[in-house]
Amino acid sequence: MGRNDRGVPVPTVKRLPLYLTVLQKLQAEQGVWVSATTIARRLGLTPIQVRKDMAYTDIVGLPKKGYPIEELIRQIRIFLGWNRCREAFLVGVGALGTALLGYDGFADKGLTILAGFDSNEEKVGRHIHGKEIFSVSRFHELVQRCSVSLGVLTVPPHAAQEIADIMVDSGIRGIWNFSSLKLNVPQNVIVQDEDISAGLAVLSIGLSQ
Amino acid sequence: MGRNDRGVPVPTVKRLPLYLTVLQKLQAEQGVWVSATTIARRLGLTPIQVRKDMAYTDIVGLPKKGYPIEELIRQIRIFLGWNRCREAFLVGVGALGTALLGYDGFADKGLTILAGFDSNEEKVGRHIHGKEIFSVSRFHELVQRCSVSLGVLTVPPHAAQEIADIMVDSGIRGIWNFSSLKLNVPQNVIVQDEDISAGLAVLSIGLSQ
DNA sequence: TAGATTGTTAATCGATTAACAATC
DNA sequence: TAGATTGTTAATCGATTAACAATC
Repeated sequence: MGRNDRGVPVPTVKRLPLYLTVLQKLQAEQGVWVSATTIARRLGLTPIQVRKDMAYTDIVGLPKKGYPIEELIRQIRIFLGWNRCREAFLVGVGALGTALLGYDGFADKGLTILAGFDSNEEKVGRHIHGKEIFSVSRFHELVQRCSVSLGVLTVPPHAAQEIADIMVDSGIRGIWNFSSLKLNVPQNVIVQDEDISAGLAVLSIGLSQ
Repeated sequence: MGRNDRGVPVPTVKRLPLYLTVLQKLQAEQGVWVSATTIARRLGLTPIQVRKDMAYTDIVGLPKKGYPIEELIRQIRIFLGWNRCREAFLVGVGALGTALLGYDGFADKGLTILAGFDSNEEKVGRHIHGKEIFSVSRFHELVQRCSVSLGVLTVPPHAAQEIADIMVDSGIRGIWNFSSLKLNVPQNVIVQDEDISAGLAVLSIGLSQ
């Protein structure tokens, strides 16, 4: 499993959102301090792993006390860049695209999907969850105008590469790819593949034992 | 990263669906045989890794020729249990639940979501993507009657544990958990967590370099 | 002070990659 | 036969876990 430029292992990065969820709940439930053991128990991890992960976010705990919850939440959010606002366009207003346009959990993670795009002209001009749907032909123009750097790709596999090319040509720097197709993009564009069939595979194998 | 009882590494299991996608396309494009190198190039993997993964599915290739595509597809599907039909109930007919009820990619993976459940009585009795929505209070009864073993959990985090308990009590053996809450379940119940905030974290870190 | 908890350094474990023999 | 490709065994790499010193 790869590492990114900050030298933080990808598995650690993927656990950080879990920590945030647990910490926010612990903050409401109890007090100011939390130990690695408590966090670990809630997530089914080992305390050692939690301490190792925390070390990456540059937060320091206090022997005997643990970590200051509020500070920890703040640090993790800064580390992930979730304290800043990032704007995105979504292409492909099908079932999944519609769900993502309406998902209210992104606000907390610094992500705002400004608008949707679709090649089906019947959808163009409509508003879904309060967000306007534009024609794909206007993607380039609107990316430039709004300085958007992130594209959410929720089109069917057969259209995915074509739309990815449009995203790249328009200056998009990161693509959140829900299309279950492996994309060809220049090295300077970051792609995060999201594919639930991987999860279904693990579940299928588990159930068939 | 853990291993399952068949001794196949989880990362390998997660790659199998990717191989299926590529193989189906290769089958349409060209011929009968495919080499590990060709598969690898399409997915950005190394040929060695592809061969290693293939070995787990008990398929054998032929030196000089490669693997027989059709046979490979068949074997992988059998290995994943996707050749058989598995039936599921979905609880939580919000934006994401609705999208999953309408997703037509599951048929190919042996999964059929028979019906939806919701605690909001206004949704009960309606049909979404041709599937009836029942009250959660009838979950237990219908699981028994239809011998369903898989539950898809798409409720908000605050309701997730409660619904998971209902699923477990009803005899569900596997939970596909989209709630972004860590669930407490007995050891004999398998949980597969699906959480896009992990992916967003990786993307966020990548973009902030 | 004693005890609990952090943080770091070393050991282990497992997946990936490399090397190479086998073979069509 | 020669060359290409598989499959296996060994080496490497990186994440997790263990051990333990530091310290409030």
